[in-house]
Amino acid sequence: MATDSAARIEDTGHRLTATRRAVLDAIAGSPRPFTIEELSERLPDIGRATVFRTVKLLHELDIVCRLPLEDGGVRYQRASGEHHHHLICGGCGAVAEFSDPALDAAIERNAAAAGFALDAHSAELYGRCVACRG
Amino acid sequence: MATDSAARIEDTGHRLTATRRAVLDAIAGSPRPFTIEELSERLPDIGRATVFRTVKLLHELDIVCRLPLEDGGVRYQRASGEHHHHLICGGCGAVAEFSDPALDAAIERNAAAAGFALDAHSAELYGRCVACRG
DNA sequence: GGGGACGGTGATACTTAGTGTCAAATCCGC
DNA sequence: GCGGATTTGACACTAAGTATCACCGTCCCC
Repeated sequence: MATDSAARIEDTGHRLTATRRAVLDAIAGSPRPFTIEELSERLPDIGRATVFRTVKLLHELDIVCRLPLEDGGVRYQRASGEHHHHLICGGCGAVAEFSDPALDAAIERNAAAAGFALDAHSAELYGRCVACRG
Repeated sequence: MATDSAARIEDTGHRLTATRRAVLDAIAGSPRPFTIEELSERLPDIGRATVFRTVKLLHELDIVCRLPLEDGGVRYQRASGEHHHHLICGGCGAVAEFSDPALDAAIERNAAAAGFALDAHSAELYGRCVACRG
């Protein structure tokens, strides 16, 4: 997976530097969605701006995905690569991914009905995961 | 509509002050989704913090809705009151609302399949409106 | 192997969106 | 009009992210 990501970086004409490798490793070692601040703390030798830039690059390459939280905050997570949506647990912060052609079809149908040329969409579901329901 | 909003504020136990009325009027006079900064400029006699607080209150009361933009920015808009989703034009910034029981059903089905107790969800569609397609 | 060119990095300052604090002003019921 | 609760404004602060700019490293060409 880190290997795939590394290849992805090089294939898209970017350099695979030691810094970027370190960021990839730190992300690979993150069991939970992380904030830039957390990632930056785990990489004390790498400048904060570089962490931001690198995550931005990884996001553009679909190597990580951005999770907008219900409270307006943002976390990041390794992306599966496939198009998907998120179920975000407000209790423990766990994130489950799912993809559903019916959901995407409904989205496309509504865009078409409004005459919109659809570029992108996002769908986030907020709730409590099995473990956090009481 | 501004009357409804005013009633809503009082009915929920908040005071309908001159300041809040001014904010409601400014929002009612906004043809397009606005940022807090824009709103604040139109209300030079009202403190910035108060504009933030008031919009936050209006958001909690579903009088305005929050529009997360594709670039990570945020705008606000008067809410129709009904549950709905947004089609956001990246060209002119126009926002169309729609609601679709099939879309909501697909969302609920996926949450149930993952064992999630759903609290809320968001779905934003980004593209080009009829006028901006070329 | 030497030297550019260019992409990447770090430090730092800045921006944008939003929150916390606290005293003063305002509002509403009485 | 009075008093207590709410609201407001000013201001300082935080958090997330961007801009700038000098420096570094690596690749490529000679």
